[in-house]
Amino acid sequence: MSEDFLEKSYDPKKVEEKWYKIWEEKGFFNPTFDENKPKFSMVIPPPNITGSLHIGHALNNTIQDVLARYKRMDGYDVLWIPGTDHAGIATQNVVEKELAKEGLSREGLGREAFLERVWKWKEEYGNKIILQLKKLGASCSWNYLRFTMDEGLSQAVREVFVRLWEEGLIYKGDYIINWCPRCKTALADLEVEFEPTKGNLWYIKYPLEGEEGYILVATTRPETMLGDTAVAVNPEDERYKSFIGKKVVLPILERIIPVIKDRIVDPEFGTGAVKVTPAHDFVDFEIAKKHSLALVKVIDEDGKMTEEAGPYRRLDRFDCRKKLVQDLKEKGLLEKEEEYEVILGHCYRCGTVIEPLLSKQWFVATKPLAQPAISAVEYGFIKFVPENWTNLYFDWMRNIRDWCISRQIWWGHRIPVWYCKTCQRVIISREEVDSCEECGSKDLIRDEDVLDTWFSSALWPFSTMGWPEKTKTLSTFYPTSVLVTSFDIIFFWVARMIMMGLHFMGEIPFKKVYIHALIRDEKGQKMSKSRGNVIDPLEMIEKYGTDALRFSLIALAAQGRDIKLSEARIEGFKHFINKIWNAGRFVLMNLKNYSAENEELDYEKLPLFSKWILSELQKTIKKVREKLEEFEFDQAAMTIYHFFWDKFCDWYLEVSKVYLSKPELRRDTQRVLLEVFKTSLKLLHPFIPFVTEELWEKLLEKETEYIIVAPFPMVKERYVKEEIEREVGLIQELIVAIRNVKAEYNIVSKTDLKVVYKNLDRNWLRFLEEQVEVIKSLAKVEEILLVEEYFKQPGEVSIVLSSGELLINLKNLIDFEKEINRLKKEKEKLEKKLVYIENKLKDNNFLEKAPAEIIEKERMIFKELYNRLERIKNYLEELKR
RNA sequence: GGGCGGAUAGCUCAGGGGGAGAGCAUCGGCCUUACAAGCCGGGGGUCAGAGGUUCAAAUCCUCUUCCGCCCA
Repeated sequence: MSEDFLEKSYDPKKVEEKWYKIWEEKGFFNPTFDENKPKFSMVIPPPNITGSLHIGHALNNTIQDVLARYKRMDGYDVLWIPGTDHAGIATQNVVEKELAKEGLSREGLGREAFLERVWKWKEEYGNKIILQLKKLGASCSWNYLRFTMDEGLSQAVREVFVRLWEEGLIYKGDYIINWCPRCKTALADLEVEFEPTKGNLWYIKYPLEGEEGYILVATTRPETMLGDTAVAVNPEDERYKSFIGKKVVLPILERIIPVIKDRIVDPEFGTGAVKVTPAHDFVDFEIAKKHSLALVKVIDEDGKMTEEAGPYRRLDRFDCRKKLVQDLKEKGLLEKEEEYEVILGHCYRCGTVIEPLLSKQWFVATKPLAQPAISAVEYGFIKFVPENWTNLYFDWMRNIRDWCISRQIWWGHRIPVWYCKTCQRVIISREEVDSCEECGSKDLIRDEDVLDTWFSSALWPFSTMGWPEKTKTLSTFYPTSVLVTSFDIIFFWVARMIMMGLHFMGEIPFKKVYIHALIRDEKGQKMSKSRGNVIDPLEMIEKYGTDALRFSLIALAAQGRDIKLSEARIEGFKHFINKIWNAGRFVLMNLKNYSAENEELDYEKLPLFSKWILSELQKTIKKVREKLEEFEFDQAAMTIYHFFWDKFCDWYLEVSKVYLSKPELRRDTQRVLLEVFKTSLKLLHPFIPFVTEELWEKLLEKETEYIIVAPFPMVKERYVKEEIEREVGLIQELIVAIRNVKAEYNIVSKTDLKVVYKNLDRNWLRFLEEQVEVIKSLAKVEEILLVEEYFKQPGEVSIVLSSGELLINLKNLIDFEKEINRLKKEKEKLEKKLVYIENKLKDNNFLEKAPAEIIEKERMIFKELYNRLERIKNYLEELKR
C-alpha cells in the first residue's frame, strides 16, 4: 500500500528548511496592521551576538513561538520583534582573545581600529544566532530585526541619557564600585557573582597611640589595611567602650587613625573590632561618609598596589597580601591566622576576583524610577507568571541601589558627554559636538566610557519600535502583550525595562511576564558559556528534528521547576512526531477516493465511536486553549499528545477500520477521520510547526493553503457527549479485559476464540449488539455472545467487569492456579478498598459534613465494588471445586 | 544569615483535599496492511519523616532531615 505519496517514516531534514523558507517568503511572520484584528506583540530577549543558540535560548524562543503561532492562528495580528544585543564586555573579550592569537592587542590597535574590528566580527559572526533561531522554527517578524547598536536604537540611548541627565537622574561621581582588574572596567552590583571560597582570617594588632595595649582587628583581606583610615566598633559592645575616641597606630605605615563607633559593625565578626578601608569596601565606604574619614586608595585598576601602599607599591594585590602577612608576623603584630570561608565576588564575564575600589563613574539614581515600577506590579498592571516571582521583584526593587552605568571598555554606546579643555564646561548632547557651547573652543574631549549593555536593553520594548519617533508600530503594538524570559534576568533586564518603559513611554512595556524554567546541566548548575557546560540544541535538531526538540522542551517546561534535560526524552518525542506522520499516512490512504463536499456532517447518523472521538476532541480543544492562555505549555502539549496517541490512534483509527469497510459508514467515517486529524494538526501546529505543515499540504478540503494561517480550533459544544464517553468507556473495559485474558494465556492473535458477555440489562445488551463487530475486531475474537443469563461451562474463565461479566472458553488451556491467584489478588485489593469506603459511609461525621454529591459517589463506588467482590468470590468458589 | 523551590514507580518528572499518574526503563506476547521509531498486555509506590487542621490529606499548616537556586 505504501505508494508514492508518503514515506514510511518522517524525515525532518527533508521538510524543515523548505517550509521555513515558504513561510518567510509569504510574509506570514510580519504583522498586517489590519485594524479588524486584535493585536498580540512580544519582543525577543535579544541574545548576545557572541552567542550560539544554547538550550536555554531554544526553550525561550520555542515558548514565544508557540504563543506567536497560536495567536496568529487565533486571529490576532502578531508582531514578534527579533534582535540581538551587542553584549559589551562579552563581545570585547571575544575579539580581544582573537587579537591575542594574532599577537595584537586592543591598546596596540587603538580605539577606532579596534571598533572596526569588532564591527567586522559582528558582521561575520553576529548573525549566527539569528540563523539558528530560524532553524528552530521561530516565526519572528524579521522585517523588524534590530540590533542594540543600530542607529535608531543608539539614538534612543542618547535621548534617554540626556533626558535623565536633565532630570537630575544621572550623575557622575567618586564612589566605590566593583572593578574587574582583567576586563579593566567597572561592573554593576548585579554583574558580580559571589562564591564561598576557602580563605583565612588574620588577626592583626593595632597598637594604641601613646599608651600600652592594642586593639585586635580581624580581616580577610590584610592588604587593604594599607588603606585603613579608622578602626570601628559597635557602640553597644562593652569590650570596646573604653577605646572609642582613642587613636591607634596603623601597623607598617604607622598612620595614626581613630577608633570610631558605628552600629553597622557586627560584634560577632572576628574580634568585634573591624578595620575601615573606605576606598576598598562598600560598608566601609558608607562608614567613612558618615564619619568624614579620609579615602585612601591602595589598589589600582590593574589590581596592583598604588604609591599609597608605601613599601608594597606596584606589587600585585595577592603578592602584597603574602608579603604583608609575613612582615606582620616578623614584627609580632599578627596574633593568629585561622581558616575562614570568605565570600568572594567574581566578574560574571571572566571570573576574575572583583576588587571593590574607589572610582569616578556615572550612575543612574534608581529610587525615583523604581517607585512607579513597583506600583505597576502592585496594582496588577503587570503580572508575573508564575506569580511567586512577584515577591522577588518587589524585594529587589524596594532595596534597589543606584546603578553604575559607565564601563571602561570600548565596545558599546559611548557616553554622550564632552569636556571642554578650554573652559572646563561639561557638554551633554544628543548629537555629536565639535565646539564648546560656552566658549566656542574646538578643544573638546569626549568621555571615554561606554554605557552598560543593559542600559540599551532596558529600552528594548520601545526602542525597537522606533522610539523616540512616534511610529505606527508603537501606537499599534506598545505595550507588548507578554515578555517571555527566565528568572535570572528579572533584575538585569525585566525590572529595568519596566522602569524605563514607565518613565519614557508613560506606559508599562508588557502586560505579563512569563518566567520559564531554567535548563540546568546534570549537576543542577546553570548553563553558561564561561562554565563551558552547554548542551547544543542544534545537535539535537540534527539528530531528532526540530519538532522533537521543541515538543520535548515544551512538554518538560512545567511552571516553577527547573528542567534537567535528557536526550532520551527528546528521542521519545521524536517517536511521537513519527506517530503523527504515520497516522497521517493512514488517514490519507483511506481518503484516496474521498471527494470534498461542503455539506454539513449529519451528526446524528454517526456511529458510536465517531461521536465519541468528536466529543473527546472538543474536550481536548478546550483544555489546550485554556492551558495556553494560562501559560501552562507543558500541559497544553501533553493534553494534545494524549488525545492524539491514546484516543485517536489507539482507538479511533482501529475502530475506523471496521467502519470504513462498511459502505454505509465509509463516507462519514472518512469525513470524521479528516476532521479529527485536521483539527489535531492545527492544535499541534504551534508546538511542532514543520511536520504539521508538511502533512497539511497533503490534505484535501482545507480552509487555508497553509496551516500556519489556519484558524485555531474552536470548541463545538454540540459534540460534547458525556453519555457517549461513558458508554465507550465500558466497551473499552470489555475489550481490554478480553485482550488481557488472551495475553495472560498466550493465545495468539488469530484464533477462533469465543466469548460470552453476560449482563442483566437488556437495553444495554441491545445497545452492545451494534458494537459487536468493533469489539470483535479490536479484541480479536471470533465471536461474542451477548446474554442475560448464562451457566458457566467447565473450562471457562470469568472476568468481572464494572458492568457485566465476561466468560471466555479456554478449554484445556486454563491454568487454575493462575486464575485463583489472580482472583485472590483482586479480591484482596477490593476488600481493602471496601473496608475503607465502608468505614467512611458508617461515619456520621462524614455523612453530616461531606457534600451530598461526594457521599452519593462513595455509595455508588461501594455498591459497584461490593457487587464485583461478590461475583469474584463466586467464581473463586467455582474454581476451587 | 534571609528568601524561594523541591523530595511521588528503577530513572526523569506531572498532579495538588474525595478511588495514586505519564514518558523512559523493565517483564511477557505480537513483523495484526498507518507506524517494530510500532501494537497488545503485565509488574512496580507507607507520594522524605513526625505532628496538626479536616468527615476526608500525596495535596493545606507546623516542625525535622536532605537537595537545589537566589539575595546578603
